[in-house]
Amino acid sequence: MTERPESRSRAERKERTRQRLLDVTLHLVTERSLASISLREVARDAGIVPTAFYRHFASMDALGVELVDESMRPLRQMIRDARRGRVTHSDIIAETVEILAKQVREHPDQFSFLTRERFGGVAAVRRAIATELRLFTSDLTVDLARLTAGYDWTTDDLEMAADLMVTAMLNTVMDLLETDGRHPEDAAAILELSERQLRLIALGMGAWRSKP
Amino acid sequence: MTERPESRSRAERKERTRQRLLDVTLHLVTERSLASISLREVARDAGIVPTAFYRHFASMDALGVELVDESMRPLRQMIRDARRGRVTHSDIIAETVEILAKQVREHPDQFSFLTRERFGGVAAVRRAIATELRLFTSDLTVDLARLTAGYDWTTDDLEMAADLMVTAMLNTVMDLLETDGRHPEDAAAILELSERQLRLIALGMGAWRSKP
DNA sequence: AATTTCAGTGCACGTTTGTTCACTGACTAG
DNA sequence: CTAGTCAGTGAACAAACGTGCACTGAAATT
Repeated sequence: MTERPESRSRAERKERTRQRLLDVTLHLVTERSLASISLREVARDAGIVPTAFYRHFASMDALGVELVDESMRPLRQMIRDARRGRVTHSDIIAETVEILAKQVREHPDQFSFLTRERFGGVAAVRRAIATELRLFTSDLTVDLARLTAGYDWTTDDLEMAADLMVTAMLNTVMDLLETDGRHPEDAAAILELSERQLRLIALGMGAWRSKP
Repeated sequence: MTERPESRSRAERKERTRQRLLDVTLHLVTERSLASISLREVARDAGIVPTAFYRHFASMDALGVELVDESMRPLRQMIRDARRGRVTHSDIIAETVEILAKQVREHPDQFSFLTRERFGGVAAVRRAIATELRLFTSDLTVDLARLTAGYDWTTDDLEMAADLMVTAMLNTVMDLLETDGRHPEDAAAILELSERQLRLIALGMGAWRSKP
């Protein structure tokens, strides 16, 4: 067992290249859709020969599916952050939007990939994102159930509300990404809009009564 | 002026080919994103040689921008239908969702194009859709203003609510399109979900008070 | 020390791509 | 009747594409 800080084991070097392929693709997807990115282009940017690509993925589509997991991590982290933050309670919404903004600022490529490919060209990727997003919505549903304890909401109605919130927030994400970070005042306006929309939904929930 | 029922004038024949190019592209976009559709493919399906494409559009991107107008027509028609329909008033929401479902059923390709390319790869197309959608939202804002007369909502707040509704409805459209029309019972469930979400927003609006 | 494994190389192939250019011939205008 | 317009043609091109195959050489296994 050689514990050398430089150049490591073979398995590790492979993993490194694999990660480079994912990173490079994620970066390219920022400006063009996955379907229009070629295998050769990705290989070139990752510094390997085109045929070596196949040592890691069977096709670009397969890489895309892997990329979904990769990109969902910040979203999952987000919900964990939102829970961990001791409940300021009176302003969960402001806090949530803040966390969202932070995550988008820190992981623009991941969010760009998710929002762009959600309805994008590659069916397999689209389906993978839909599945992950469903899991995310169902996590949010659990949180909403905690907040509405005592108001006897049905799970179905909670899911409906959670879905609407996720939709609204993903829309916010796309709007944020389109400002390029070049106009920080625009970003502030978008976040303010998002906050009001979530607040509107919350108000609606206060007035809602689930059918028994 | 020869008024022949067959084969018409030159200008008309050109217009016909142009329309065929648009139609063919719209159909191809149903299964793959615009960025991955080639000029040659479109020309082939339209029954002309690749070079003749340039008699109508400077590039595929330019065609895409034109396609936005084409595809917004059903959406505009929708809002007109919603207005024309004498106000059943008590159930505007149910009526709206019904009209939406009808338009999606009748013009799946147009809606597919809009939702897919909204965040898709071609920047020019993305911007064109954003502009048209902003106009659509602003039309809806006017309608909301009429419905909330007396509740002194600010225009800004009305726009916020309209934006949320449009977002929710576009999400519904995408969900509808993903069922392929193969599972009509799924479509019904999606529409029911959409209706509940809009109702939730409406409830929120009832409880909302704009800051002066 | 000898052998196996396998990430990455290099070449080759057949396709498909966008775009150029000179052309043709049916329609239009004078 | 004549001349001009211009939508569509067809050949040609350089470039990029996905993928197959035999290979190399350092690391891992024996």
